[in-house]
Amino acid sequence: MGELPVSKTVAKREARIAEILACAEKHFSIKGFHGAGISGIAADCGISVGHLYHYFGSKDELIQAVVKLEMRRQDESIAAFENLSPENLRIEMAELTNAIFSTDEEPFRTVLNFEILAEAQRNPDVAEILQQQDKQMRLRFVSILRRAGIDDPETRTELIFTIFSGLSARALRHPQQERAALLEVIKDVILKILGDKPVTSGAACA
Amino acid sequence: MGELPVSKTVAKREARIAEILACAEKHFSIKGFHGAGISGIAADCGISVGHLYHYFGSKDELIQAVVKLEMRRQDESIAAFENLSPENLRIEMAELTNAIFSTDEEPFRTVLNFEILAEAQRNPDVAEILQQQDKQMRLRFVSILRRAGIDDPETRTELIFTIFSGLSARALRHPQQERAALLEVIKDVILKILGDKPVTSGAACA
DNA sequence: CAAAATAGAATGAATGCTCTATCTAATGAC
DNA sequence: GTCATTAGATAGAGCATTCATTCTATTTTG
Repeated sequence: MGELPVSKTVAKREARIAEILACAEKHFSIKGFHGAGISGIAADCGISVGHLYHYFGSKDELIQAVVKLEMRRQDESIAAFENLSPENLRIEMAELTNAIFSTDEEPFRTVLNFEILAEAQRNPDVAEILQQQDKQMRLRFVSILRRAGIDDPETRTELIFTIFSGLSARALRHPQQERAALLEVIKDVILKILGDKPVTSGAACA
Repeated sequence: MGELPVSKTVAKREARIAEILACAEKHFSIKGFHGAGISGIAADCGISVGHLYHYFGSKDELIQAVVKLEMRRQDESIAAFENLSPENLRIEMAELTNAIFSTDEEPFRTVLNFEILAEAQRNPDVAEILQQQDKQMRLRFVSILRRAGIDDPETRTELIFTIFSGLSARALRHPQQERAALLEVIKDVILKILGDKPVTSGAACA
């Protein structure tokens, strides 16, 4: 049901590509983009080096594909907030804050994230992917806030993205942090940002 | 004046080490810890490979020394806030926010920062340095806030560190951002966090 | 003279990538 | 339906290069 009539070979090809990407992501996460080698990736997913090069023309191409995959995943985690009532939006955002700060499988906090940010500073192609995908995420989130009737959504989006980015860095730099207390404060901040009052200091406390 | 009577050779040795560290930092920033090679670093600072190994026993040692150097620099940029009057503290903090978000030579935003965060996830020695130095910075900043008579300094320190970390990530992901507007809002947030009111939402607007 | 500083060749492993060869499966002709 | 042709999938050896590291030899300096 709902299956498009893709030829068997095409389907197999796509499955293989997905498999390679998963292996590559794992290796890149563990050893870094430059630390991981093509031969290791190929070996780990049970194919030959030549075969891998049949699907990806260069290591750079593979890196970029993995970056795109990760960024798309982040975008999807934002898309999940579309079509929520303003009330549920606030609840779910608080939930996401929780997830980012406490679990290890959260898209915002993937191991690859800092690797990507570092790589973007020296690889223009990666920077382009990063920035273009961030733009899409921003536009998506802005329109979510706008639909929820929230004022000045651009600034609030930037504020929230800043805090989320910062949280994952803090989790690395201060892992023993007693999280429960800080979490409550951060959630408060997020909810306050999601309020429909202007974000400037005077007005927020008016 | 104030010079300790270090022997000439010791002084020369330290100068050489500093020179190597500067070259290594440059190469690591441009090509990453794993992308940069010992031979390139040695060549760039005009010494032989063997000579470099005379000062640093391994590449890992060199990496850790560079990480320590960068972290110490960040710590110093916080130490600069010690012994300020509460009034000046607020002013200088707003200034720092400005600097982090707009310039490229700001210690918090060094190219190496994300490289270090990525490396810390796979190299326990680097993680240890990162976390230990972060602890020192936290304690320093907490005591600064405490001396300024600010309530619950631990939470406020964590909040501010989170925002600063997030800002440098945002600068990479959204470089075309119109910064002036956001900057004003962020500065307001920082100043509000530095206020002596409790940080919880209800009380802050009481 | 002895100890530290320095150079640079040499080592062996690992790197990204290419090349050729085989094998499998889809397609077309009759 | 059956055989021939072709296109894609796959393997793995091989290439040149670079890597981190070590070794030995030479120069400089205290």
